[in-house]
Amino acid sequence: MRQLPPQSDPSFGFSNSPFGECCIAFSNDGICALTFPENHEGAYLDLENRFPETDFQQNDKGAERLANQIFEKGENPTLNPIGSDFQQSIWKALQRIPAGETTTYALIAEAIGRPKAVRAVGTAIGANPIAYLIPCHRVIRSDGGLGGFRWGLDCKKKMLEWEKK
DNA sequence: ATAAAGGCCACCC
DNA sequence: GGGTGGCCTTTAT
Repeated sequence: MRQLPPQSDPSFGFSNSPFGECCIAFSNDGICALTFPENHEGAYLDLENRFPETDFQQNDKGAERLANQIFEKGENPTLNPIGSDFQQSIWKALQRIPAGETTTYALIAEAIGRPKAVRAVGTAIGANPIAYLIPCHRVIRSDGGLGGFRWGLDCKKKMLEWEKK
């Protein structure tokens, strides 16, 4: 099930964060992407790739305001992640992991009632469009390994450190 | 319609 | 430590 792309006033912008520069894409429907790209070029490509039909207007002020809300005040703005049903169910499960805790890919698979879909869970988590707010960094391997991270394992490590009481 | 590629896991050596 | 086979979804032929 493919949902509508962001329509009402789609915007994006760059801002600082505790984990390096981030790119936030948002519309009146909520945040549809939060990434930690290596450079601006990569961020554009990523957006274009995810939302080929959407024409985002640059708005760094808006992005900064959101980043401040998220990383300084610890608020949780409205999210609007686009993805299949399977992905949605997993991203929802991720949001139930409390800050400072971790779980495993296998446990998530179990939580959504698809204990055998572990591999697919990994792929779906990798497709998470909204880093940090959908806390894919809190998922590690069953054998204790860190697992992967779309924007580099260092970033994953930093986030986990940051959340440690 | 089919193939190939994944942020995995359990099991073996 | 490393390799293998099975599992399931998504994306690209």
